[in-house]
Order: sequence, then structure tokens, then C-alpha cells
Amino acid sequence: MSDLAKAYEPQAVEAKWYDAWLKGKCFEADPASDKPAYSIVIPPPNVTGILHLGHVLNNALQDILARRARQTGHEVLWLPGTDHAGIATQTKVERELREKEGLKRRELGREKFLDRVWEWKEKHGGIIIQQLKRLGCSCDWSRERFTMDDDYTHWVSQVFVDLFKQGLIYRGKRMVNWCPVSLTALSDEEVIMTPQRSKLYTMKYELADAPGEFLQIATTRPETLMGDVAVAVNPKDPRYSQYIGRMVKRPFPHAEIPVIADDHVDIEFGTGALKITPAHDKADFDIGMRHGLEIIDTLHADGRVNCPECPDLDGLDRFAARKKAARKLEEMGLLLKEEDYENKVGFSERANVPIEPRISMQWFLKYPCVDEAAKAVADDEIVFRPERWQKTYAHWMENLQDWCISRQLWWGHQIPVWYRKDKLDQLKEAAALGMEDLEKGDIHVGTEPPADESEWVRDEDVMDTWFSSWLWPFATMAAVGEESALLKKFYPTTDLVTGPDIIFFWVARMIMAGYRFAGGLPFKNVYFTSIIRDLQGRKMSKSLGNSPDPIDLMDKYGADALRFGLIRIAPVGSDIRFDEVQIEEGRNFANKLYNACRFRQMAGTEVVTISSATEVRPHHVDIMAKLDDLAENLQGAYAGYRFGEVAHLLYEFLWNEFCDKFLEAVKSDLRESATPAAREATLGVFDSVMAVYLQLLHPYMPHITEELSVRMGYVAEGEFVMQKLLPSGTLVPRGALRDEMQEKATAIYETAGRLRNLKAEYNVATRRDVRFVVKGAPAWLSSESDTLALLSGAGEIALDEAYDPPKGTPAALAPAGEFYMPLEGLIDVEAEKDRLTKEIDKVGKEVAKSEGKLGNASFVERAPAEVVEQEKARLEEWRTKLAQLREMLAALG
RNA sequence: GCGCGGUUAGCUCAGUGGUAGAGCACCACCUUGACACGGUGGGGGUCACUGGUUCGAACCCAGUAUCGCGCACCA
Repeated sequence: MSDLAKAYEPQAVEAKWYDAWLKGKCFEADPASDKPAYSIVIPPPNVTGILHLGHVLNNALQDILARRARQTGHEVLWLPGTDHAGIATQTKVERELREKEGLKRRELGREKFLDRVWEWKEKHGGIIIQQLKRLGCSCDWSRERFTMDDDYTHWVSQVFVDLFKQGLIYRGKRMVNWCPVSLTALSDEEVIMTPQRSKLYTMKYELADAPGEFLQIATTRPETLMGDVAVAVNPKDPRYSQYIGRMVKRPFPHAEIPVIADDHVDIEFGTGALKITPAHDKADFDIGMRHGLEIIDTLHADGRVNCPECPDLDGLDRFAARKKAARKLEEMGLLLKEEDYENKVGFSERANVPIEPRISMQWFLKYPCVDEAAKAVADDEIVFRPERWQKTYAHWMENLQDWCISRQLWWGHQIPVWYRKDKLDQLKEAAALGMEDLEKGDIHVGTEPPADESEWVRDEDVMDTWFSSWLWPFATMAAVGEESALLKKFYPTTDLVTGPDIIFFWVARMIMAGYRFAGGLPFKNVYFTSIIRDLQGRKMSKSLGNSPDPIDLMDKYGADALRFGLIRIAPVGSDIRFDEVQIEEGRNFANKLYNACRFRQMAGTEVVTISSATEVRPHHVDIMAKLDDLAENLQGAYAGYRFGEVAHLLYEFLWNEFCDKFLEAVKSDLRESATPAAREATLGVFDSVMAVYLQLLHPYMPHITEELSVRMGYVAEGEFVMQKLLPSGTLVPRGALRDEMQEKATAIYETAGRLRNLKAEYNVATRRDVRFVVKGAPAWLSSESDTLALLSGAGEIALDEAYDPPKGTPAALAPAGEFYMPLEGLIDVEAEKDRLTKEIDKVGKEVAKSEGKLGNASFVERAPAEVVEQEKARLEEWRTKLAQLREMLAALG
């Protein structure tokens, strides 16, 4: 018995090989190599992030691509790194400060706070990297990057300055999405529209010139009423035409505001009259601009009401104020209705609270190279998989809004802009400075501070995290202005693997940045992964607690099992419903592989090679031919990025072909009673097939394949299967001989199935002494009857053309002949008649079906010749079978 | 409202025009010298619905229902 443990234990093996690969520098890319380049940049995880199943899928796929590329002779760079994740990280550190030390960031001050964030980053920033290593990711860790590395930061500033000089970046007072918790502006992409149950209030405003006459207005936000500067109606609405131009009374603080006409107002909705609050609604703001209305801001940055004229509301949180304002209207007799109402409200992605439309001074970017970027994808210069995401991309590209790139945070890349102190003093605060307020000498935009820095003040804002991410494919490969060998060899990258949820955040922007700053497209292929859901179809999330920890799964089943199990069920581009059972199957598969090898080692640990002298038999040729087919099919599946299919093919080969058929067929060859020639042949075939199979499986299950390749002696001591090139040739030459051998093997396997079947029907499935007599067998069967006996669990297979079966002898028609199972004392003539009658009935139906088809003139005339031929052959087969069965029945009397 | 995707066995999903599939689950038998994380055998499906194209439709077309996603609007 082999010294291998009975079940595969992945944990120690996986850790051992990862260390060995690192020590062997197997992951390091050589830009000086003359091999063709293959490169991927990792979608940088948040530096404070924790591995989740989405990461596992995403990074396992990248690892598969990278490892496969190495096996096919490429110089591979898989460039890893992390993202500083502005809001997420800052929020985390702020929370910890608050909880553990009762400190707010403003109490610490910018510099000290940033020190604390860096401390946190050093402490926790490595976690996700360690987790990726645990998964087996073959990233070039010697080139790990962080979006706030000095070189990278220099890129971000440089890009800002360039775009500013080009006139694409500007500062201005605009309506932005404001997060009242994070106290910063957000881009449109960071706002999630969420259905909310709320109330629709209908209230009435009295006309100033006609006391007792009222205009009805519907609103969901009575708390912004203090900022109302008008009431708008649709000019085409006959109900209200008489009011246009007149004044109505705003109840609090009391004021008279005009009724205006604007096309934006939907006649159908609510009462058809809309209150206009330019400071707190984007559409209202636009209307306000069109009509030159005043802007009255009645909210503080944190969402509390700012309206000293209404002391009972002033200082209240916006949601408390909403209820209070409604009650106030009710008391004044102005509230007519309060209905339940569902509408969609924008939520801040990070803080998960409703955002507040707010006017503030921010930096904006007009996107560069939009046409090139749109065209690249439309023309398939950059290929999206699945293809349909092209449309989503195109739609967004056609409706680009300027990108709000400033954030009122401290953690991030500070805007490289300085203002003259005296100018600031004049205007009181930097936050008030728009481009129109600044003269050339008042502002300095550059990667370095102005020479007389003491007279300047730097803009306090930092940039949106994605403003650094969009430079990732090239800013990781070269410093600004550097002639980088890395960039030259590996840019543009080959594949990008990411989730479709960040097409806008990241993919589209990287393409634009690639064209603008790196001279062309950043990648050639984009593979969008599935989104992982739970069995109820819900998104994985921390708050639902439905997100299994991949580390737990790896502890339980191993990294290889997790990778294999997850990818095997990942459909191309739609969602995955995650089920732990799949990972269990991955483990079972690893165990199956391990035990197949263990079985082989019971017959010796020396690698055996095959030669022309090897006595190969049909099942030997068959498994080698199937391995050749597997290699070829995998190539096609990889070419189409059909990763699930690759896993499926690998699984099927090992389990259904190699173990269930081949190994069962050769079991007797490994016994001591076997001839040395039979043993040599079988071991030689096993080793030839398994050595290549382990290579083919390696990208999916890197650890176990490395372990077994070494243990089995398929790679030399000190070498790695991960560095071994896939063989270019086949094990068996294609041609008539191969086909003939495979036909025989197939006949044997199918026949064995029929015989097992027969045994089961007569309840002797477990008996191993059953004797079969066969008539009408092909000549070659005599030399393969031992294999057939083994596979069917028979004691003997006797070839006897002259055999005259006693009446009622159970029989089966099989590809390798007419088989009889004489079972003394078990034969029941009536039962056998029954069985045969049923089978005749079944076959008869098939014959009728086939005859009907061929009797149909249009089928024969119009279907392709080969299909008709196929049908004819099928009919012939069924007819022969039917005749034989009838003969057997007749023999029973 | 616009767009995209799904609907096939109890579950998760393959299946691009020619005899409905896999894995799991289920039932029966089997601890047989690799593996019970296993083996053998078995049961189980009007391929959501309606119509069309075709000799032939799970597959192509049109429509319906239903679920999901994205975008826009939402007073």
C-alpha cells in the first residue's frame, strides 16, 4: 500500500507549494524576455477590504488565465495591488477613533488623522493580500502597487494638471449629490436609487390676490418648503393657466412667491403644480436657473434644517423636520391629504443614507477621448465578454455627465491646486472660489507647490478614488515620464477580469484614460464575471449575513476545491447562486484525483514510459485518445473564455472516463497475477495520461496538481509543473487504427453496462461468479473477454457460437454480441417472457417512429442527406434488434 | 417608460434545428484491495404559455406571462 493518506488533506499541501513557488520566483515577470507577453492588472481590492466570494471568483479566473498563459509559452505579468478607497477607509478609521478613543477627525487635525490612517493601513492593509495568496494567486508580488505610492500619486497629480491645462477640469458651483453622513460630494455613480416607502403630501397655498382661493400642490418633502421660491405649472395645463404670473403665499417663513410656467412639470402627476426649491432638488435647480430664481439653502451640510426664521424647525434633522413641517401645515389647515407612496430615493453607496441634492463648489471633469473610447468597444478593438455589455457601455458613453471629482475628505490624493492667501482672505473661505472668481495670478495648478509656498493655501479637497483607479493599467507600470521596460513589454494588457457593476466606475474610465495618457487602449479583452448571490437570489452582503467567508471554506475544503467548485458553476455572465455543496464537490473531485494516483502508486512508484513495443489494448488507446480530445476541447473553451466548460470537461474526463472506465478496466493488470507486459502497458498509459492531465488541470487546481506531479515523478525534483509547457503533440496519432481501437473500447464499455444491467434485473448484481455465454461476437472479443468480465463483474465470459440456450435464459443484446446469462434455478420462463415482451414493445415503438419519419416524403427530400442516412442506419439497428428479440421470445415457446 | 437577461428534472444549471442532458438530492443494492469525499442500478421533465417559420423547434421569429438587472422619470 502506498504511504499516501487515504483522503487528500489540502491545507498543508497548499501552503507548502505556495511558499515553494514564491521561493522559486515562479510569479515574477521578466520584461526582457523574448517570449510573447501576457498581462493582467488586478482590479485592486480596497486596502482595508476582506476577501469575499466575488473576489474569489474574479481572482481565480485571473489566476487561471495567467497560469494557462505560462503553460502556453507566454511571459506573464499579473500585476497586483490595492486601492486606497477614500471614503471606505476614512470612514472605517473615523469609526474606530470614535469608538475606541472618542475622537473626531477634526479634533485630531488633518496631518495627525492621516498618520492614523497610514498606521491603520500598515496594520490591516495586508490582510486581503494574504488572502489572495492563500487562494493560490500567482501575482508578481515583487511589483505590488498601492494607489497612494509616491510614483502613483505623482501620476494622479500630473493627470489633474494636464486635464486642467487642457481646460477639461474646472471648478464651479453646481448641484451635486451630497452625503450628509460622510459630509462630501459624490459622483452620480456612487448614488444608488432605492425604492422607499414614503408619504405624498397634498397641501394648498393661498393666492395673494384672492384670499380664500388656493392652489393645490403635492410634495414628498415638506421640510424643504422654506426654500421654495416659486410654484410651477405646465403652460399647457388649462387648469392653471389663469394662475401663471400671479403670487401665492408660502406659509413659513411667510413670503409671496410667483406661479411660473415650465414644460418640465408633468400634468398627470399629483396636482399638476410643483413647488420649486432650487437649493434642494436637481430639477428645481434647473428650473430656477431657467427662470432666474433665487436660491435659498435651508439645510446644513449634515442634513439639519438651517432656517432661523422658523425656530421650531431650525436645527432639526431633515426626517424629523419632514414630520414636523407636515404637522405644522396641518395645524394651519393647509394640509389636504397624506397618502402612502413609493418612490425611489438616491442613497449614498458607502454611508447607506439618502443623499441630499446640494449646491456646492466642486471640481468637475469633462471626459477626454470619449469618441475613441466609445469606438474602441463598438469596433471590438476591445472585446467585451459577454458581448451584451457593449450596449450598456455605449449607452453610458452617449450620456456622459461631467464627473464630480472632488471629495471633502482627507484620505486620498489632495487636489494639486493652491490659492493666494490674500485672495482667500478677501473671499473668506476657499470653498467659495469658483473659476470665475479667480484670476491667473490667484491660482497655482501643478504637481509641485508654488515657490513662495507660504503665501499660498492648498485646496483642501481630495480626489475621488476612481480618479486614481482609472490610471491603474499604466500608472502601475511606469513612473511619470519614465521609459519603462515593463510598460513597453506588457502594455496594453491582454485581459481584464472584473464585475459588470463597475463598467462605469472603472472600465469605461480606464479606456478613456488609456487613450488620453498611454497612447491607446489599456486592454484587449474584458471578461465580466457573474455576480454571486445566495440560494434565494439575494446579493451577498454583510448585513444579510448570507456571505460565507472564503477563508472558512478554504479551511474546510481547500483552496483548489473552492476555486474549482465556484468556477464549475459560474455561468458566462449571468448570476451565480452560490451553494456550499458545489465546493464540497470540488473537494470530492480533488479526492478522487488523489486516490486515482494513490492507486497507481500501489503498483510501484517508478514512472513508466510507453514505446512502440508496449502491448496496448483498446482501452489503453481509448483513454489516450480521449486525453488528446480533452486537450483540444480545452483549447476551444479557453479561446472562448468559457471557464465553466473547461471545468466541466476536466471533471468529466477524470471521473467518467479515467476512473469509471479506464481504471476499472485495468484493475486486473495491476494485480500480481498480471503479466509483466500487461502491467508495463497499463502503468505506462496511466503515467502518460496522468502527467498531461495534471498539467491541464493545473490552472484550476494549482496546488494538488503540483503536489501530485512531484509525488508521481512527472516533474523532476526542483522543477514545477506550473512552469512546464503543455505538450504540443498527441499521445495517439489520429487515423484508422485509433478509431478502430476506440470502437472496440466503446463496444466493451457499453456491453459491460448491458451485462451489469441484466444482472441487476435478476437481482444478482453483487454476485461475481456469474457466467455469460456469448454468440455472434466479433473475432477480437476473445482477446478482450477478460476486460469485459472484469467490468461487468462476471466470473467468466464464454464464446460459444453453438450455444443453445435453455428456454428462458436471460439474454441481452449488446454491441459485442448476444449475451446469455444461464442461471440455474433462477430462470423463470414467464418472467423472462414478460421482460422480453416489454422490451419488444419499446423497440417496436422506436421502429415505428423511425419508419414514420422515413416514410415522410418531405423529410427524405428536404432534410440534409447525412441526416436521412443517419435515420436509416438507426432504423436498421432497431429492426435488427427487434428481430433478435422476437427470436428470443419465440425460443421460449 | 426604455434597454438587457432569465424561465429545461425536487435544487443548481448545460444544451444554436435532427432520439431531452449533467451534478446534487431521492430510491434500491454494495464496506469488492484507490476513493463511502466511493461503486452499481433505478425513478423523475407538456423544455413558462400562445401563435408562426420549417420535413422537423428546448433551440429561429412574433406576442403573452413571470422573475431579475440596468438606465431615465418620480413633485
